[in-house]
Amino acid sequence: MEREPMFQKQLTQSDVGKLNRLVVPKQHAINYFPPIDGSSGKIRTMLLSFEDELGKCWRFRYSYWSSSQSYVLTKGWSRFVKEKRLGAGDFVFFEQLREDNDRFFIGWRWRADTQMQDNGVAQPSVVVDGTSVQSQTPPVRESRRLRLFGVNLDC
Amino acid sequence: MEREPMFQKQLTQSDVGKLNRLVVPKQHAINYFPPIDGSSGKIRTMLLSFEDELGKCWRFRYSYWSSSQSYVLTKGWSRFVKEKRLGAGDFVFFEQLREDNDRFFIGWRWRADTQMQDNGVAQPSVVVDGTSVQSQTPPVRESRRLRLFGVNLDC
DNA sequence: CGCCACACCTGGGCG
DNA sequence: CCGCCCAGGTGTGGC
Repeated sequence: MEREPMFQKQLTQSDVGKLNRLVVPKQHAINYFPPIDGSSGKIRTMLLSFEDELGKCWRFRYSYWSSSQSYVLTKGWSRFVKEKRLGAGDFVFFEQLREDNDRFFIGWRWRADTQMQDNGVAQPSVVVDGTSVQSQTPPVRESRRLRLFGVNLDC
Repeated sequence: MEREPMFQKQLTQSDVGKLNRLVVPKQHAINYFPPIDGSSGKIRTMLLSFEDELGKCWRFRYSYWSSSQSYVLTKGWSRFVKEKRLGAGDFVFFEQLREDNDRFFIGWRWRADTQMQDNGVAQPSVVVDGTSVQSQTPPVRESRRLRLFGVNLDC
């Protein structure tokens, strides 16, 4: 049951904004995710399942966009961003079981300069956004420094 | 092989800016372009081909945007604007063959106050733009006062 | 009707 | 300098 890192990505503003999609760097997508392509395979989209640190199962639509020749996670991604309260500069990690490369896990961490508030809720010290943004208090959520991957038989 | 004018439009800043689209005045679109609509027809978008003064073929995506109830040329339009170095206030002309109304031509001219520079490159006397714009020397390009429509069998 | 999912599109930047 | 990524957009449709 040993996990093997696949890749990580530092999230851009677009990855966490209204576009509701994560751009998966091309080589990582090709190397680690099931093959979808416009040239060889017929399948341009599929559903991928990932277990998070709580054992919760996240299903993301994984697509190849031929117009921009890019690989993206779309449906379900925005809910993950919202629940984990991820912002630009934060990181997501993708791992798989060494002996079963069809079982995926997803992890994350806030970027280094994220500060804790008195109420134990993380508050980014700098809000990265193109437009003017009021510093808003995020909704209360459990904050744990250790995020362990769990097990979810439904995933 | 006689050409028949369809309509012309003086370009707005939005027509030549980052929106990458030309708004086609509704009555002109209905009168001259193939029918696309949201109410009656099913087809909301199509590809239109136009030959320019050099015989070069330009393919534009022609769409009806129900949200704004407007007819627009989108994909490919920005490349035309850039190559012809069109700006706000310049004009584009749309023509068709009198005996073959499926064959379209596109022409253009700079607005009257466009000045020539020593190097023969046109330089608009006034740069119209919403944001601050430095007066930049445009790339060298052939400047011809007469723009004749050509023929392109691939169009 | 508002939000979001989806399939497009383009320019900038970098190797 | 050119081709490829990909960050950042768009309108449309579904719910």
